[in-house]
Amino acid sequence: MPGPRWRGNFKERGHRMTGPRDAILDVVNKKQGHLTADDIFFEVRKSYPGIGIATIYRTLDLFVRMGLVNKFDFGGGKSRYEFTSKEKHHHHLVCKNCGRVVDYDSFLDEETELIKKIEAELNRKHDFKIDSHQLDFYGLCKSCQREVK
Amino acid sequence: MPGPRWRGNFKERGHRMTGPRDAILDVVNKKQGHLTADDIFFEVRKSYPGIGIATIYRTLDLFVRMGLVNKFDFGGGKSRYEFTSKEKHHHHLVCKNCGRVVDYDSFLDEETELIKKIEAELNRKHDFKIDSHQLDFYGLCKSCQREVK
DNA sequence: TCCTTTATTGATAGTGATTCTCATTATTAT
DNA sequence: ATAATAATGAGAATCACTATCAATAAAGGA
Ligand SMILES: [Mn+2]
Ligand SMILES: [Mn+2]
Ligand SMILES: [Zn+2]
Ligand SMILES: [Zn+2]
Repeated sequence: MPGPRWRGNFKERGHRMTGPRDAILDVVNKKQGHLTADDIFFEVRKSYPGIGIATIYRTLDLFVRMGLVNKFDFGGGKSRYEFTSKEKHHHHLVCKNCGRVVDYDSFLDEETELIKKIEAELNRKHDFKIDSHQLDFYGLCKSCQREVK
Repeated sequence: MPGPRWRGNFKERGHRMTGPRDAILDVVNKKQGHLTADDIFFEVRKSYPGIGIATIYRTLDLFVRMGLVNKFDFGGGKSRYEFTSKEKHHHHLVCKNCGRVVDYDSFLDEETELIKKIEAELNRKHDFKIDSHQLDFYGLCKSCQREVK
């Protein structure tokens, strides 16, 4: 029997399923979160010691193109990767001091409705073909609120 | 009579108004858009030839802290700076292919209302003190829609 | 205006994340 | 198994941005 559907359709898309790709996919699947390339590098080395950092970047880029992983940039100079779960669409809350990232999914129905309207309007007015959006909130997390006066 | 209010209150905040700062402020004010540090560097050199790139970065950082300029990261590896106009709050539409950035301000009332609700909820639920948000749409601009099939 | 204090600047070296190059290796189809 | 070639790892190269530091120039007072 074939692997789970979420493992992607490599063959069908002309890609080979290799050891490094399998190991990286495992890591982003198990370690939920908003991982940096380095986080993933160090974790993958446990199960695939010889892997190189270039392979991490190349593979993450491939996964993003395949829709298996989402890439984010919350500032701070490092890209962050998150497994594209089958779960709820969500957005992010970023602490400007410590970089902590929290998922949230409040008011999704209202948001979805508004987003849909905006997308239609932007499509019409600016002739843009929109395929994604990102709504982030920035501020200070609980512990950073005291530290930073 | 003192300079326009938008030039900021340097003295009051303990900063000196200098030639480089004046030249940079002029550029970000006149050349509206979403400029990179390099865009600004090359433009400022016309009126202030001896300026160094480090001063561009330092000054933009100061302007951001003073609220005169907003700093964005739309991906692509370069920060983008936009003069904080007194005009409407707006968000961005980014072409994933050519990097073009378009301002939009549709459905602002509805958006503001929703954002306010979300902020209150996030504040309550996650104990975050939110001070800004960013809503970006990503897609393909008109001309890039054909190029990239 | 001249002087003193010290914030600011420019040149340049340094940093850190990401990408590129290329010889070697591993997959896939036959 | 073999051939064709996609993928990998090591390390060099990029590139945006930051840190360092001696020289310069605002600001305020005499
Ligand atoms: Mn998330
Ligand atoms: Mn804008
Ligand atoms: Zn924090
Ligand atoms: Zn475009």
